[in-house]
Amino acid sequence: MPRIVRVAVPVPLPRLFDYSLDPGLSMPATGCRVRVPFAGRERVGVVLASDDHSEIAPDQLKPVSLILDRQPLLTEEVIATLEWASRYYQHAIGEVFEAALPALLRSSRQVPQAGVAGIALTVDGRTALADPALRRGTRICTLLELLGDGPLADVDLDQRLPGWRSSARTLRERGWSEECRLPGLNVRDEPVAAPALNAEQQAAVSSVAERAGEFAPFLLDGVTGSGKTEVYLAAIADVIRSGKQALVLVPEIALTPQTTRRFRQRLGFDIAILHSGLSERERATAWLAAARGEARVVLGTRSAIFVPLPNPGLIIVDEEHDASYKQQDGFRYHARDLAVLRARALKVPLMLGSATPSLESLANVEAGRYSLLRLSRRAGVARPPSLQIMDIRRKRLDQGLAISSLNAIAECIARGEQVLVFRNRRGYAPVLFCHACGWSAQCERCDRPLTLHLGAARLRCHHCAAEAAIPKACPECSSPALAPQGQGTERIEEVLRQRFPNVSIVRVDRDSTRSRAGRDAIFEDLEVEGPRILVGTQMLAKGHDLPNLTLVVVTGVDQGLYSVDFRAGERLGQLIVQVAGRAGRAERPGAVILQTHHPDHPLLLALIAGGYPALAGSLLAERRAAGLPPFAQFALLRAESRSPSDSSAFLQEALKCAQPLAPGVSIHGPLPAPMPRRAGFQRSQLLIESLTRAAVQAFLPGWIEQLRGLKSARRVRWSIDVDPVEMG
DNA sequence: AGCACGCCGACT
DNA sequence: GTCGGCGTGCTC
Repeated sequence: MPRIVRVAVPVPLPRLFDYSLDPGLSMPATGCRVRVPFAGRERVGVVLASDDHSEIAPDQLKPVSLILDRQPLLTEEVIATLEWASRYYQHAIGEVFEAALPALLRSSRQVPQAGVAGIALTVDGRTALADPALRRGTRICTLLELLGDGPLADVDLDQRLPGWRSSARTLRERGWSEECRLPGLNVRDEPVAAPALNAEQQAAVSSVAERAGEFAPFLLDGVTGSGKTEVYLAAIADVIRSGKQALVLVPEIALTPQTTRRFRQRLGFDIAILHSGLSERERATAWLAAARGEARVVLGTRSAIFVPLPNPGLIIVDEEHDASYKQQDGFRYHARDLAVLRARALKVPLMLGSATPSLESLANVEAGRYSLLRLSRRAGVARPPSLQIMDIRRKRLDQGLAISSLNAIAECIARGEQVLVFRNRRGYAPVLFCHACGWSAQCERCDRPLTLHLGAARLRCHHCAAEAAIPKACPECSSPALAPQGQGTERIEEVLRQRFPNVSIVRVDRDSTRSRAGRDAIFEDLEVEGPRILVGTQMLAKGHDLPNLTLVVVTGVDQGLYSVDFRAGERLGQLIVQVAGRAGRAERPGAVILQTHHPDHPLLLALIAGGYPALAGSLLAERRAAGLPPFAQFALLRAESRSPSDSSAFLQEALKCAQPLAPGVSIHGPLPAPMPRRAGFQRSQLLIESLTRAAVQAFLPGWIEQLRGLKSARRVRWSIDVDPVEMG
């Protein structure tokens, strides 16, 4: 009887591949990895099924080269989630499984051992420790005493007793200690007691605890500074006490050493951290610790949503509105949406937390699908910052800063407090312009202005890797009258240094934090509480506690007010509220100044009058009236090619294939992408729109199958984006 | 996506 | 004569 396994092989093809199993090999279970020959080379795939016969002719079948796991690496539930995601996001099954595994486990290298390396006392060691003749106070004795309380991880000893390794060698030679593996995953930080929760926080924690063991989605809507993290920590502590695991997702930029330290201090030892800064081995170790059930808490970014949880208790998605949960290339999944799916399958509560919830989640609350938990009070005595529109029409500006803003900054500094000047654009100036002929420096491959970076003395494209020297004279007319137009953070920093020569000024953007040393220095510096001015981009919008910050000046508001992307308003509102949330976190009240040429814009008025809830309410009503998500389902067929005719020919053909249209589905386009040229590629797209998820889902598979067969598809790079977050 | 197989131009 | 261009088609 032939023995067949069906394998998800990491190739961009929408099917599984059958392999035979040589006699003598035992049948690998579903969820085990195997090494298989594929198109002339060896690949690592995951077994998804076994059978005693195959559609493929026996002489076409190749045998599995190697079975890599005795036990399944993935649980049934993760496998089902990935199969669902492959169908829903229309992405090749093998690549979906590849995305779910840490890089080390995508290769056939050996899986790291469980736990971490550590040392433990032997019986002889214990005897020696109890021996009154032991000389106290020596390094050897100190180590012996430390280990007397129980085995310790090497990484833990590195912290507690620097230089312990030579003493450890002596202990081992005397037979007093031995190497061991410990379930611990991290250095334990000095534990910190939990602060008392206020009534709202307590109510939120209890609501979640009451629903333990069942699917119960919650939206935790908590203003900045209201202590959402304390609610998470208390809810997680409950879960740990009941012996279960919690999965916590945070946006990329929020997973800082401060965040992980806080979790470790409060929750103790068994926390698996998963983020891009780790080495492959560290990631695989943390992933396996979670998958084996050793880790009680998994704290990670987007891809951590795929970690198997053998003993699940709770899933949390912090800053659930954050766009970084949507993968923007390849397998374009949304981690927040998959969190809902997994929580349902695992029968656990789900907490989606944000100070500025996505309109999708608010609509789910409105529809009664999610329960709302509200934290309306800031912790301690902190009060919400006051928002104030500064009309800068016909006002004198000093490099983009209104005189009255500068005065407000001066007053704030005089009081010994801190100021944040927010500008969502790094570099010195977004345009370099010739006053004589009107020329400006453009990226040849993106048709966008190059940003002037004075510090690096380069012109840089923020959309591709292009860089150029700064010309001394205009390349068109040779005039030397080249002038920077507009302000980036670098330029605002310069203006502020001239105006406030004696004040400490720190700039925080991707440029100033590029090197690890620079980043660490800056973030450490942020903790200093003396008077100072911070200049920065989005990077400053979340995370860091800045207790002495009392004034935020937001410049560049207008760019977000009139945009082609229907989500721009939602995003701008979230950004303003998040930045404003940095101000006045301690006992001093905060003020926020919004510089704008459109003081009567409805978005700003709604924000001033009723804060984010009012804005979100009116945006949601607009979306409903206009039939936009979350009240409609979108998908994009994106295409890019070197020549503009190739992508439009493909999209035209794709449009033809879709006729006659399935009921309930409509298609618009081909439309140029919001950025029609990027890195030398022409980009355009079709927008697929439907009132129901079911209608798009029924339409897409057959259509995509046809697209694969199109001749014109060969000449373009194309992809499908289901539930797109960026319309470009 | 890779990789092989295949059918036409400038080279030792 | 052949090395190699990348169009076309397949991958269990």
